[in-house]
Amino acid sequence: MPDQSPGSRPTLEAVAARAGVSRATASRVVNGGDGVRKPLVDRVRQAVEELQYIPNHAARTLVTRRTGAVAVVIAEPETRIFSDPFFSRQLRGIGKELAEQDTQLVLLIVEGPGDFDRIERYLCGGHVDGALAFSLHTDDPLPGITRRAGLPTVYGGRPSWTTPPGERTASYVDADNRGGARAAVQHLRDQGRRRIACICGPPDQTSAQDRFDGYRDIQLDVDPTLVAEGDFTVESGARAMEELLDRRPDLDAVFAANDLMASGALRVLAERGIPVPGQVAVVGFDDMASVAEATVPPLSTVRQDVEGQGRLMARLLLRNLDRDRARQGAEAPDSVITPTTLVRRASS
Amino acid sequence: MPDQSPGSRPTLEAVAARAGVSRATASRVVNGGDGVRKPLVDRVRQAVEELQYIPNHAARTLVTRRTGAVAVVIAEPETRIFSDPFFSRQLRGIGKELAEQDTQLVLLIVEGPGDFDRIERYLCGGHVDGALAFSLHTDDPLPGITRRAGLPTVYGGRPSWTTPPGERTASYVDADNRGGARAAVQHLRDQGRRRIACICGPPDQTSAQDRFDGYRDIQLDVDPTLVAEGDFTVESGARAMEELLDRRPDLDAVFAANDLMASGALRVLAERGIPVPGQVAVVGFDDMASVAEATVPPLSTVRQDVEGQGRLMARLLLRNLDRDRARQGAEAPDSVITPTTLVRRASS
DNA sequence: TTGAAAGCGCTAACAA
DNA sequence: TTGTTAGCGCTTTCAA
Repeated sequence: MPDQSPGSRPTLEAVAARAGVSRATASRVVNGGDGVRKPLVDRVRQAVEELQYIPNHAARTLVTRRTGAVAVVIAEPETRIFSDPFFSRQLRGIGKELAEQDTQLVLLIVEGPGDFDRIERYLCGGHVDGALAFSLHTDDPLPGITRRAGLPTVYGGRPSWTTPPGERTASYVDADNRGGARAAVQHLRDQGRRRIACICGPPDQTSAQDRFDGYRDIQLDVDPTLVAEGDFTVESGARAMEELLDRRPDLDAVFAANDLMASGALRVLAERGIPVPGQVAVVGFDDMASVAEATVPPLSTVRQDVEGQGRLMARLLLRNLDRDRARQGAEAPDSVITPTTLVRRASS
Repeated sequence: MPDQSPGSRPTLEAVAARAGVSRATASRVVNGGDGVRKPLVDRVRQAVEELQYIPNHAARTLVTRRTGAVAVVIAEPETRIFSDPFFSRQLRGIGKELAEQDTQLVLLIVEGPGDFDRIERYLCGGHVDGALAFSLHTDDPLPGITRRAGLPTVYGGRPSWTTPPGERTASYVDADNRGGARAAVQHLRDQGRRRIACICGPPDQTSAQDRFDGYRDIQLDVDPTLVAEGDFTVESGARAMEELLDRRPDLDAVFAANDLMASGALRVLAERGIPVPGQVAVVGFDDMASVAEATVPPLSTVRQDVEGQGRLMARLLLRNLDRDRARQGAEAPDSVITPTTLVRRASS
């Protein structure tokens, strides 16, 4: 197979010539072949094969106004997202789904506030047909950007901002954080635990809010001395555990809003010689394999299907795109909550 | 600021009209303004501002034959890459560098052998100017694909295939795996350890090869009973540790080719009640924070600057692109080896 | 069912 | 220094 030195790729013109048809017919065949007679279809197909023809993307986009690509915007400069595999798995789910739909994935990483200009330029430049985004804070400029760019957008995780009146609410995919937390705490109660502490995540993240709500659903009147706040890191979990033990040496269980904090908590419990689950039972959230299976003892936790969430985000977006294209009215964009399951290991 | 409903974006034509110049002049200003008199430049700039003009990417690509985007190909379907943060960090470095150079990042995830067709179509379709790729196996089809597509490529990690004669060797960025391993093992020797075991990675990965070579550089005649093989997972590290202890209960140190395997080893040592580092010292590789800092005791390890490697990959590629554009002869593409540092924690 | 022709929005010779 | 003009490769009316 000869190399195609760049710039010398065959064009549709060449295919048409070789097949002895017009460029228009060649184009029709390349795009499905509807309304072209069989023998011509075959001739064109063969020419495509022989010439190793591949359509030029830019030319096609220029006329169709479709790019066949969507942007994935990662707006979480904190290292958290890069030190847990959460992000990678979600991205992978997105990638799979998009690949199956022959759509490309353009990754935009926001490193700082100054980056939003670049992002906006890009998103408005007609590079992509839609956007997927994550973990937004209340005052995040991204929703405004995608709106101005006129790009359909699906969010990963329940957005924390409130939709401006008259605007369609954002569609999103999220795990059933509240239900998962409920299951975790209920499980602790079923073990007979009654002084169940909670190590919460940062209150500006909806996942942390929802998980705390789940805790409160079961632990009806929450004793504030049994609640401490972390920021989803191992260290913060350790600090929170220390606080809690100092305040309530009698606590008999801990629900941590993620596995990293749970592992920090386990470390402190071990340092203080408190048996787990003998004296204190611990449950985390996420089922981050590298953490939950590596702790001593292995961590009970709430599993969510992160990859599936990614797939759903992509699927939702592509469906919205199709709908827009078909010019059907802008129905309320829907969101999806994915189920969680409790995984019992030795820590509870 | 009014929404730009899609499809109604102002064109260069509109800018030119508003500024009272020709389209060519408007284009010149948009592309830097060289050779245009100041007053005209200002008028055009103002028109751009007022109209919120953003160049159409497809049109520009069609004529310049440059896309301003590079592909990042992840060809590691194994979950490993998604369960360690390595990949994310490298990607982040790449993202930063590309963003600074106003170049877009298109992520191509290879999920299975069937995906290569899609990848090849994409890479040949003129969507990107170059490619970055990782972790290739000897018979990986990717090098062939990028060659056929005529795309400059930079690899992350030393490629394991041999360059066909007459072809330029692949350029790559890799950590000093061998030197890092040497430092780790030397450090163990400096502690007076003499029966130093090695838990190697999978022999088909060059990083594993190089790290084992580093071990052998120090541990001159390797005793095969002190060597076990893992596959970079926690479980494999645990299994390897068990083998080693069964064979050589007298071993006094372990060098594991990555932190995950080291953490598996630590677990087994703990289970058997063997004090670390009292009886056996352990050193890992990678300094994967979520692992090395979370183990009991915290893990000594070899740190590499993963994000920096990502940056370098991008920089190397962009430099190659510029060089190609300037039509300077194809000099031998160069590669970069980044330094490693030993991080001492409590396990050694 | 097929082909001729008109652009999509932009850049880059070439002329003026 | 500026404008005119000819495409880049493709899709898509519109006629035939």
